[in-house]
Amino acid sequence: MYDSLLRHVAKFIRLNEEEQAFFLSQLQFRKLRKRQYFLQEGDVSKHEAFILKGCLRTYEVDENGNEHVLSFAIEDWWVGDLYSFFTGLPSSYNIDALEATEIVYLDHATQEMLYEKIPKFERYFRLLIQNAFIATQRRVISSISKPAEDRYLEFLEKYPLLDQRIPQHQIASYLGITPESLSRIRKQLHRKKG
Amino acid sequence: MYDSLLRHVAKFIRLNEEEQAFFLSQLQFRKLRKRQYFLQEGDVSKHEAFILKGCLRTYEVDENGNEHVLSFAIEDWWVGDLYSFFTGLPSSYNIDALEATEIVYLDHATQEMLYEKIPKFERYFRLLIQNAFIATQRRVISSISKPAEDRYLEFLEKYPLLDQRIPQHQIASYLGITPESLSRIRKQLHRKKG
DNA sequence: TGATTTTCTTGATCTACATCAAGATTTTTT
DNA sequence: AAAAAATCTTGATGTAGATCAAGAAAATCA
Repeated sequence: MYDSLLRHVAKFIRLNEEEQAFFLSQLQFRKLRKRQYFLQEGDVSKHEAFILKGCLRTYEVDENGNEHVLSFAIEDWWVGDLYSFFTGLPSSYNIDALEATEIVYLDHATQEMLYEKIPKFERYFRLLIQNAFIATQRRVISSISKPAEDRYLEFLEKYPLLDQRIPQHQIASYLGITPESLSRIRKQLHRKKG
Repeated sequence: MYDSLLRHVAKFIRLNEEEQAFFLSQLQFRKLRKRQYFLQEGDVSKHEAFILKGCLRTYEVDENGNEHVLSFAIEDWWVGDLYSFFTGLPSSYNIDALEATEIVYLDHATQEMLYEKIPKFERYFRLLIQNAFIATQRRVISSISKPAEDRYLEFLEKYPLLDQRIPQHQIASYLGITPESLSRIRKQLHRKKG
């Protein structure tokens, strides 16, 4: 059960059978249909989720009602609003499903208990956050130093195949440009390649 | 000795006298003069440093030779290139001193040994990285959704007083705009306030 | 203290991407 | 299978911020 999650964990820490079983026993399972919220702005983020199948997006709505996509999460990624999850304060993000999605998730108390009982999990989550932090820093550098076309190419590398899976205007939002601009950038790229 | 560091650690974890002493015994001290490198592109990042006094910047140089500032670090912040530090691969960043600076630092083996000997440190560093990650995500959202003036105001909040301490063109680089644009933005803001 | 380097400002012009508009295509719903 | 909704494309025009240029002010150095 949840093989993909166990394989993911095994990339970072080594668990014995018993620890694996215990970990799995703490997880809850859930299906989300397309467009369903996992977290809604103003609510406190109670869970961190691992995606078994599907795709979620984290986005913020600005004062003009425009959505800005912070990130996508697909199979084998964790999602959630860490800030709200740890502080218990309301989230400013929305997280919803771009496809029918299946997740397993943990609440905060369970995560703390895991750290207590199996300290290796503190390492597991530290490494995950560390990798996410490093990637996010790279994205900052790109956004302050590179034109939209380069950032789109980086998106294609970071999320292979996702380009085919989700609407282009979601990708435009992630890149910080308009759907019209992304459409023109793609036309350009096709012309170059053939 | 190094009171500011002990106070910083105490915000996240509780250490007894012995643990404190042991931790301090593992640190190395160093002064950097203005413009001196802490890390140079192509080298492997061997240390993570805590700033006792002064200011460092992390930046990348693009193919046209332009510098792009990823972050500033002042008193009570940790700096380093986590990616290079953990993978042992050469860094693509430069880190240098914008002022005469005093730091204490740890190498990778020492940090791992600390985690081993005093597991609370795994938590300490997880929480630091987590906070840095959350802040960096906010910066991504700003950079894809807000104009330069708003981003400058956010910089002023995030780094109070730093505006007075370092050259404006460094701040412009951090914001992803030219020094000329920042100069005009500041003129605008002065006009508004009086 | 004077000389040199670095930093900051202002003006003129340019450009990547935004905005507005409208039709075409694809997907979803009934 | 038709209707409705969502998505994508293309054109015309606007604008935030870039680039180029050059002088002023401030900091650093000899």
